[in-house]
Amino acid sequence: MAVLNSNNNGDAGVNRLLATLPKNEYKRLLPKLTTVSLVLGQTLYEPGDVIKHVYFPNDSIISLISKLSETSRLEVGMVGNEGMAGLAVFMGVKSSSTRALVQGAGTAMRMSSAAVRTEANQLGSLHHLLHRYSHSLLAQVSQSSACNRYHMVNARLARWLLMTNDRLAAKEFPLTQEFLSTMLGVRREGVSKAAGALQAGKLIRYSRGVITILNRRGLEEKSCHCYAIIKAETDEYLN
Amino acid sequence: MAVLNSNNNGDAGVNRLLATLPKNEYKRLLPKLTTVSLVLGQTLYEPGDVIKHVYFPNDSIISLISKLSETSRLEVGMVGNEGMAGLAVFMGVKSSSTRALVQGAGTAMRMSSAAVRTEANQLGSLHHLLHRYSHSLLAQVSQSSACNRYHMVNARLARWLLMTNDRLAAKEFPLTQEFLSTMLGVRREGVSKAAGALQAGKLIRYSRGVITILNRRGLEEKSCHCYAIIKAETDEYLN
DNA sequence: GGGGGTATGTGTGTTCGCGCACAGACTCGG
DNA sequence: CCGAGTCTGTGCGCGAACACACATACCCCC
Repeated sequence: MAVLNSNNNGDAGVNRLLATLPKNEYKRLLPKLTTVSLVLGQTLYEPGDVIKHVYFPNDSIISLISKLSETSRLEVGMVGNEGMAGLAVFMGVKSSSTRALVQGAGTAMRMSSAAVRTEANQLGSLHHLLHRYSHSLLAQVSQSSACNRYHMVNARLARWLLMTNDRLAAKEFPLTQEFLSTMLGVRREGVSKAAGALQAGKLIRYSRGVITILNRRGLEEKSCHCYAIIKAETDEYLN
Repeated sequence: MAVLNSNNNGDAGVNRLLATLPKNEYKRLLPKLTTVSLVLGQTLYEPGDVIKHVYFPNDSIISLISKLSETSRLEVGMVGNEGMAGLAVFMGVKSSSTRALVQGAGTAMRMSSAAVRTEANQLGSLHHLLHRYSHSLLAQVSQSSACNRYHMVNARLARWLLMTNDRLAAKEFPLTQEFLSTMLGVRREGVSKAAGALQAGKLIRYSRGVITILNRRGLEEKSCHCYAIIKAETDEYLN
């Protein structure tokens, strides 16, 4: 499969959506963008909150999480340097229906919602790209929805690690099993078992909240095909 | 709960998205709209197909279906008179990532993709409404994603029947268990069991591909809270 | 009005993941 | 260096849904 190459996400550490903008438009936006550091576990907004800023991750990752109850949460989407968190604002809605949680520490470009609304009222490249990104995100959410329904925990864990690795551009990142259990929508014990299987195969190393990817290729084999599908959709929209 | 009223979806049989447009804009669109009949089981487009038309259902329902394999399919979204099928076109993408299947026969307003692209390049009410609808659909897909992961088949079946009832404005509709199994992402036998439970409670009647809702209130009680959440999001965006 | 196709009910054994409980194992600070 | 807190591995019983296999019931059409 074509996507089974090594981790290539273009200029690692630069938001690819912004980087795709034509120079003049990027320059127009620049004064409205601020670089911010996102720390692991930080909540950017909760469902119902008025969204004050949108975020274009550079090397950080933001998880979109749906909550059914205190114990039933599930990551429905992952936003990295290919996209933007806070799409609701672009779509003319004040608040999101999901929680935005920093799942990978790093930097992001931040823009005020007011600025987004101003920009969204101009039919420029940003508008066009955000439109296409919306479609890409919808496709991602749809695919993971079916994936979460049908595929085994092991395969989903592999997929998730690969997706994180793509966006974080690091082979090692902090990540407790408790946290992973929310992402995958399974119990912590289930993660322990699945992670143990991957570790036994020398694909990852796991040590008290720090996970290291040892063998990407191997992970791709254990992962379901959904990884390739989502990656293709994500990479394609920027063209 | 406020949503636990009887089935009210405004003017039943008229697409609410179009109906919300200001008169002058609606008039501008009218020449580009054709009324078409959609028959049960008809596929409007497959993943990868170039989308030729978008559809604004009146009293029909279009299911968005994600396919992982021949046997693993799942409805990820439902489009009725509150929305439009073929959002990808609006978002500047030629093809959808899901299959659009007619799940409830009826009529819809059809518009060519070219016309949508022309309209989408004008920042009018249609543009605004489609933006907001996109958000609503994303919310729906996100919510059902978590719902499908966590909630029991019985509750999900009840939710699905209510959502269908809302859009079809009929208490009786053709629907095989085989079909339902794709919608809910479970086996046919699982549907049989769940439907049996609802039938035993006099909430529905089931007879060889025809299902009748006997007690909406009762269904709402059996359904998970996701129904109310999705309905609220759907109804709200049109304001 | 009988037969074939379709739709539905049911049964058995299996598997995945859950809930709970608890035992290590590592970290970090005093 | 020790203890408290956190993180991870594991075992057991259970329940929901699975896969497969049939039995039945109904419709429609020739």
